[in-house]
Amino acid sequence: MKNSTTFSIPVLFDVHSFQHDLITWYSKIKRDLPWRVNQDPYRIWVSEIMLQQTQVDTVIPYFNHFMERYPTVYDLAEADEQDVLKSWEGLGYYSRARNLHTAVKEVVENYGGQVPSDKQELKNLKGIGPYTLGAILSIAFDQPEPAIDGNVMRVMSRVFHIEEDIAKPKTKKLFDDVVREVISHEDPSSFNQGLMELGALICTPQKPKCDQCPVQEHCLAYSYGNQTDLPIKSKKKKQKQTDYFGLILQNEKGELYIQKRPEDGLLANLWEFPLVPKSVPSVEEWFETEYGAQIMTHSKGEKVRHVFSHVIWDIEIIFATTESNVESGIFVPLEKLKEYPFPNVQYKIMKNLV
DNA sequence: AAAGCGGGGAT
DNA sequence: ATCCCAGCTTT
Repeated sequence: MKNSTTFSIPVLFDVHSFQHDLITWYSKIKRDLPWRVNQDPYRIWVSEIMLQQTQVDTVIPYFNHFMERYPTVYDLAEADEQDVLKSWEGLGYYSRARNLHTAVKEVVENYGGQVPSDKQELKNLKGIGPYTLGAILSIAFDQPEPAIDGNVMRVMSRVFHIEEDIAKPKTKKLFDDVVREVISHEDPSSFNQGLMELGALICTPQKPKCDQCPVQEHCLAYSYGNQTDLPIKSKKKKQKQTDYFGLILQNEKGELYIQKRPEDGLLANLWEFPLVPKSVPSVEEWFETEYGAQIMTHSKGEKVRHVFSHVIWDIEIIFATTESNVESGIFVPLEKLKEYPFPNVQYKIMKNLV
């Protein structure tokens, strides 16, 4: 096994001073966040999953509610997936919740309910990738492992003037090498969290507050004056757009038809009002072909736009009634809708209900 | 290596 | 509008 490194820190870089300046700053200004009250690995774990691609202020209420409902791994392991998804409702990236649930059940079954502190065991748990692995090992178990996220890549690209494209998977290895060379072995938790806090509060994507930066004297990009040109990141392509009818279908009792989405793919295992591609010639005929039931459409509602990171849905509400049962889903009264987990796009559709 | 996977906040 | 956010899994 070859042990090649892709990066060496500059000879004149004072590692110890950098660590000290960063950690001292972090210990002084760190925010009082609910997952920072102790080192419970389960709490750290849940917080790190929720924080993936999600901002701190968004996560806080979800985290508090989640820990109240599932205080320990045993509580979460025993829960129904639909209840876990309900707790995640509106947070997005729902596979995070399903993978966390799977992994916690595994911890209860295979590790006696103790979150493993072993790198390999932890890495094998569903939903724990390179970042979350490092975050849990360093924050919960004080191990000097890198936790490379978007903040850390931005900060490090500026401090060391790295011009590699951070959108490329290959570049992750470079930043892993960088952090391994400079991470504090005395306090890896504060070091990693300090880097992220720095990226969130000072070393921001636009208009970084370099005049307030605790590591300004260590920053190569600042000395060159081109910190706002870093990091280099290639653009992603824009979303594909699709037109749908959002079908609000009632039976003779006035109950509403909803169905559970497939267990794979977008919004997996969440519930929905049927979405009918607008390309079909007739909604009634399409529904009879797909669902084997006759419906009667009678009016249209407002138009809804929902933007995902990779697709855009434009949905025009259409109201319909049926005298048949529809086997692929269920009819529920209005007041029971809230018992099911729906994605936000479906809440936009529900605004058309009286 | 690239694509799929949500939703919200900042500018 | 565009970018970004305490990324991971699948292909």
